[in-house]
Amino acid sequence: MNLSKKSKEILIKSDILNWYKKNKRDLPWRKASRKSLPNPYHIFVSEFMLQQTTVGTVKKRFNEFIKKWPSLDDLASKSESTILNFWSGLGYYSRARNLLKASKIIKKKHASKIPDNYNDLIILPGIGEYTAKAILGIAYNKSVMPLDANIERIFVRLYGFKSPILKIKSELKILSNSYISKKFSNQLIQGFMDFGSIICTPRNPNCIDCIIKNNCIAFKKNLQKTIPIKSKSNQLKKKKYSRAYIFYNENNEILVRRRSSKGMLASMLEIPNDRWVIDKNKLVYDKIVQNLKKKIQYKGSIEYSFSHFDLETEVFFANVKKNHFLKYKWMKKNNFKKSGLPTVMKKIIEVAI
DNA sequence: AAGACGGGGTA
DNA sequence: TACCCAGTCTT
Repeated sequence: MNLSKKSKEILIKSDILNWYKKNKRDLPWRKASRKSLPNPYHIFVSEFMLQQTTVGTVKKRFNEFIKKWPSLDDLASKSESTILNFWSGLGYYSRARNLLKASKIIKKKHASKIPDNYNDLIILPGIGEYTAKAILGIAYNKSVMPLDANIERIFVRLYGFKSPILKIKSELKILSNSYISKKFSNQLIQGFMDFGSIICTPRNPNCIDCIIKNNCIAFKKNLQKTIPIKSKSNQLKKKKYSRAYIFYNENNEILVRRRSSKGMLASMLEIPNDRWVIDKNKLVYDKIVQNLKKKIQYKGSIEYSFSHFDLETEVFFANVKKNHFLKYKWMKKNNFKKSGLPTVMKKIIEVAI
């Protein structure tokens, strides 16, 4: 039977809403605070954390975050290094810096209330179209449809689009607008997200339990495993090289310093290391090594994988006197695991000690 | 339009 | 190991 376009949309919306009532995930930022809607500050924080990061990873870190900074004012009064230190292990550190900047703007310009309109949200640092709509829809039940990876995947399968998602963003956006709920936006958005996460999964979707498969072109053509189409990623991952130096003082402390505010791991603490280079033969000793070249002792090397290149680092170690490095910060050896160092730096320390 | 930007989870 | 994730910003 051929359903008209309109009734297909209506059926799917109502199916997802019903499915959501029985199957919604219990997530910490969803706790209702006002009339079945969540705390907007919680949604604001969770949406920053969830950018390119899985729900499972965010769950624990979100609770820690809210415990430390329960309100927007608590957050807005903190320093960038405090937030970056917390963000260790989550990656994409510009999110942390933007989250703090945005909170300061909201405190100043919006009396500490998370904005409930698109124009005020979209100008905030770190908030793009997706996050603005997610906050509007989830925290304020506004009629919008944000397009995240889950919802995009559901739509390309429902409509059997045989192009990489990147190529058809504008079509998906138009399509998603016909799936906006007037009254139950909050539930429909999160319903799609949960459905994508539990049933319409990236690999091996659970079509057996899918309650909208009769309206799914990918399912009918048995293309659910090939849609979404992957864009060709035949280019080799770049490789870069570095050397890192563990300077260890008489108080069992390790020397650390802050990175520049631009580029990889911006403004994060680091173990001293040489500038990362493509050509291993072009490595240049960092200034801090200077006259210690004879003292440093090779401890091993690590291979660390970032999203767009791999980094091979040889790790060296030297015992030093604390008062020879007056300008630098030190970290107790036993504290490094809980510290705000990026993960790659923690791996470097593990090789040396 | 394409690349930069982390790190943990999963099959 | 390769791929994926409640994306955004810069070039």
